[in-house]
Amino acid sequence: MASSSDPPPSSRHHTYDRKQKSLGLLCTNFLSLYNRDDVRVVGLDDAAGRLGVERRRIYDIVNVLESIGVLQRKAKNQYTWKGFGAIPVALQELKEEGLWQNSQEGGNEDTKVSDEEDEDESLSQPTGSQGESLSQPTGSQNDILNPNSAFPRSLKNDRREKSLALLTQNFVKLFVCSNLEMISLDDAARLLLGDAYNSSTMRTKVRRLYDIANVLTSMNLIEKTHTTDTRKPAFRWLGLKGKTWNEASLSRKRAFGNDVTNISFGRNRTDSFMGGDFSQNLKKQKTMENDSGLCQDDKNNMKQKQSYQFGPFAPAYVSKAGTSENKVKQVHDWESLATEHCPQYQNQALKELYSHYMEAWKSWYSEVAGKRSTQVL
DNA sequence: TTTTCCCGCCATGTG
DNA sequence: CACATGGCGGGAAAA
Repeated sequence: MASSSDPPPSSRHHTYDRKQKSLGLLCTNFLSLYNRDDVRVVGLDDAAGRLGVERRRIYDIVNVLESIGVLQRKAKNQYTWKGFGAIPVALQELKEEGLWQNSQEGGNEDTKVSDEEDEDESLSQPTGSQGESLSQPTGSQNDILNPNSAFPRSLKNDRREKSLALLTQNFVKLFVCSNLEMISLDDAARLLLGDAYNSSTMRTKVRRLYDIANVLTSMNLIEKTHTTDTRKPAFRWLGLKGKTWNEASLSRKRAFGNDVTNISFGRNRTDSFMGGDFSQNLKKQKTMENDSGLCQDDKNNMKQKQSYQFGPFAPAYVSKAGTSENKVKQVHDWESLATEHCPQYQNQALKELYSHYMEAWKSWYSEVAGKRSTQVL
């Protein structure tokens, strides 16, 4: 349990560095620790122990990671490691779910929709390939923006509504479903609250968003910046459009002051959130507009360092280089994984998306591995 | 000062 | 009941 350095409140030296305790760093370490080809399950106790943090913090991380598809609760104190490969699918689902919800939006919806969580029968399969239950396109935790609450909710649902997990998903939907690509946590909170944002509720919500933003940032799904003109801090969605997957994590070049690639979006007034123009088309297979001028250079950049060399860590299902036949197999792994995760999306679009994404993750990971010397053992 | 956001109390859920 | 989860907000370290 307790060992190594601790924060003795009144210690001579030992500059208690708050940054070393950030959720973001913890998340990075967490990922480094479990992103191995031989990891299938993650025990919370184990994680807390290995990472040297309190249980409470593990819950925070695990909750948001699960929202992104990286983990999935399997049993008490135990999660299944799904890996980065599950992210694209998870995001796609969030997008569809979000778009659908938008289309439902009207004067007063509420009505609590349906609900009842999906039974999710425990199809406990020994080891090996597990079944997964992503078949149902809809019907999972929904009810999202604008809770418009005021009634004594299920009480049970109420808790769920305020969970970090749901908040994470809604936060992500904000990016994935709208044409917004940058937003301040302040606005996000206001938006997600939908109603009276008492300075009190607001504060709490923002605190939570900071937590979420920190772990999403550590995964490079978002990035912190400022609004084009104003100096207002905000977060930009990096997500699927592999923007600066390599550069972003480096961020050691701090000499320049104008590296801010090109913020293509001229107007990013954080006013017209919803109600803007949503391509209300659930199930459209038009991938997210790619190359719009953002990442063209990066592609080159990425290409030239094609020789990734995973350090101590390597994406799951990508065995450390070795036999040559292994190599051939690797190439197809992500593919089979994709279909395995979501058989309903076997279209070319998703495939490419997936492929591109995995490449991004690979390079990103080698970056992180080399940069931070995860002090985990 | 304001912005970030860590810490851990303690309500709630589960077995 | 004990133990697992995880809201929630005080308040202190960074801008």
